[in-house]
Amino acid sequence: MANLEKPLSQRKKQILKAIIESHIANGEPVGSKYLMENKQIACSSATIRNEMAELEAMGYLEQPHTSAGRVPSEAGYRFYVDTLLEEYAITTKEIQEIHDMMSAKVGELDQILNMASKVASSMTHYTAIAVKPKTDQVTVDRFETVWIDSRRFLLVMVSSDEAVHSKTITVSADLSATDVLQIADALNRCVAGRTADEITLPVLMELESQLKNPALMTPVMKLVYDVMNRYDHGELNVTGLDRLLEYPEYSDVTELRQLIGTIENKEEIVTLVSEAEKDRNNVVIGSESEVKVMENSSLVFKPVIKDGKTVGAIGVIGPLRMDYARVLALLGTLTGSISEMLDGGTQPKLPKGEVNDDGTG
Amino acid sequence: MANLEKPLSQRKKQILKAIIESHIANGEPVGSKYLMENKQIACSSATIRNEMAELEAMGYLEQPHTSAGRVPSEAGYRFYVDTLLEEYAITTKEIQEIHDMMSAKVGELDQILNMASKVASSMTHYTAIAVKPKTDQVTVDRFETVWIDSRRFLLVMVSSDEAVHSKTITVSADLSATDVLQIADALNRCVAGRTADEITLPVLMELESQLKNPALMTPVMKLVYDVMNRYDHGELNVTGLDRLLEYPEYSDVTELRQLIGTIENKEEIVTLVSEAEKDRNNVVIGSESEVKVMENSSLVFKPVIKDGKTVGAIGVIGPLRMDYARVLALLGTLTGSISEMLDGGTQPKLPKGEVNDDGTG
DNA sequence: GTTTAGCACTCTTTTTGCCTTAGTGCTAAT
DNA sequence: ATTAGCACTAAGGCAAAAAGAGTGCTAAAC
Repeated sequence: MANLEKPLSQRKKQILKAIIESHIANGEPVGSKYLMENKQIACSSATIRNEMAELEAMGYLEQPHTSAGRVPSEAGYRFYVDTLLEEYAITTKEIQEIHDMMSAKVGELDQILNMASKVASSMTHYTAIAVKPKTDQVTVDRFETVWIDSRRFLLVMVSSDEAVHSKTITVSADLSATDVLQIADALNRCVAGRTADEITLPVLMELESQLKNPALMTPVMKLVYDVMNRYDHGELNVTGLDRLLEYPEYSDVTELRQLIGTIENKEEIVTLVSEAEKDRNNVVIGSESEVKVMENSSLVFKPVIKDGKTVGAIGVIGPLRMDYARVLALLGTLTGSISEMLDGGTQPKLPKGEVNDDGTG
Repeated sequence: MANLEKPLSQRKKQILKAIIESHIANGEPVGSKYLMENKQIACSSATIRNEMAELEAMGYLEQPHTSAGRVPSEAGYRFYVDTLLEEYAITTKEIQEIHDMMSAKVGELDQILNMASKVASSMTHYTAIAVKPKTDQVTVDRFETVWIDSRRFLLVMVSSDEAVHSKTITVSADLSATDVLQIADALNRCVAGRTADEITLPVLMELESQLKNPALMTPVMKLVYDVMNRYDHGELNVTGLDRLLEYPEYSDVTELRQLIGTIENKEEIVTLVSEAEKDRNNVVIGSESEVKVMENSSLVFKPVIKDGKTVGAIGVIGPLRMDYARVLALLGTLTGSISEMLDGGTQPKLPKGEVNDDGTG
């Protein structure tokens, strides 16, 4: 079990790499004879066996039972991803495919992300996810209101991260158009520019005194809090869940159930992705994550950056023997292509102007 | 196979009902002896066998193989649902449970529906869905604009179904606050009150002539079309997908894959539900639906009515041997409870006012 | 000292045959 | 019209046997 971080000989690396790649391709334990014959390793099967025994002692390989070939351990995959993996040379055809599918959807960020997840799933043959991460605390810098009818008005909030949020508020009291303007005034005076923490009781009392109709306090403030605190407490869109069933590792029903459960539940995965650093390749192998249920699965994802900020992520969930190289490459170009679409504020594709969703500026 | 619509004798009905209910409970083919012993049928197993043979000839039963018991056919389930089924007496405890879980979420329609789907799934032990049906074509009755910054403004649309939609529009040109007001003016003059079909080339030309900056035409009109045509082209939220795996009928991987695929794909199911009549109990048994892949599953759903209009639906997907009686009863009280919450426009729970999502006012 | 050939060993998987079981259909008696 | 009785059928379970795959180890070769 203990992996003492000894540097591996060149041949050990070669063998480990060959084993992992075979196993990724076939899903079956790989044996010494197979390696010798199919993987051009320049020594006999006996030598390979010796090397494998050592690799197993180091914790990189496992043996399902005495007379089976070897299977990579989590540590093995980790080592592979960190040091052995050769960059997958993405084909121009694949690039073309990505661009074709993506350019169809020049629209809201949500739509782009969901489309990207579709692309990711169909190109990698794994289940894909689009994540809108939890966002940090923001302030609302400007409030506007639009009168709708005597019972409803629209509250528009431009927040410090340049997002625009708007929500309809329904009240039981009668509202005039001027009432509604006055509400915006009061909010701009008392609340604008503050973080949630800075909205203390005195601030609220001041606000209440400025409102002609204090009955509005509750719904309005609820909304403001929502926007500032965790309006975006993350979203997760799943595509190609059925693809899990392509892999025999998910033929165990109870395990599959649990995994589908966690994916559907969203919370844990959103947290995991939200807490990731934005410039790394994020590869979570099995029990490396605290998400218990993912013990036999890997999650690979890549943030989508806009103007230097993480605005989303695209990821792929599959068995431990995921084709990391290809997935990483595809996610790379995919997120790159999205960032390109997003950056600069104006997209090159639409000549004149374009449309964004609420709150995604 | 041929079911000649002969009226069934009382005893045949009794036997058919007993078979179906046993099969729903156990999932196994049921035999004559079992029926006699456990279901209080006042005749010998031989007689039951004779009756079963006839019921099979009529198409209500099937036999997996020569020496197995009988299993209900789709026609059998249909007959059961239409004429045999006794109303399930929902317990006060269940009613309590529903109300408890639902009252936690007095909020937007979307949230209510999704919560309801959670409740439905957890109480029935089947996969549940919340559907927002496709809506008919609407007109936009009023436009408002809010200036955000030199490159963005918010377009607010109040549509004929009283929903409020708002979207940020980003443009490459510089915008002043007055530009933005002028856009609203132009839209109100040319487009307000028309259906999508009525927006013809002359109307568009008129609009363009009124816009100070014709570059805005494309994004603005795209948005307007979206709202009017199929902004709501239906939504489907799934809960408890993992519950499918509780039932042995889904242990066939390829079938399960297909079903999960269709559920995830949403389109077909949304259409199916959207086209349903609003006052019937909607029970789709296996291949009754045109959705190929649902051949071995049933879908039971019930619309959610607000002010006489269908605003959503809650449904349950499971194996053919679904506990129809209980599911129907639970969906009934569930949707009833939602309609109650929604009706009247203002919810009694919030004393002062409340918040609605965009477009669901 | 490393590599390799060879072989015994281990464990899994597949095959085979046999027996048991569940439930039927039919016939003849009630 | 009902029922008892019985022969018949197909599936499922079990155990022994056979086949297969791959290892670890030893002893020889480089």
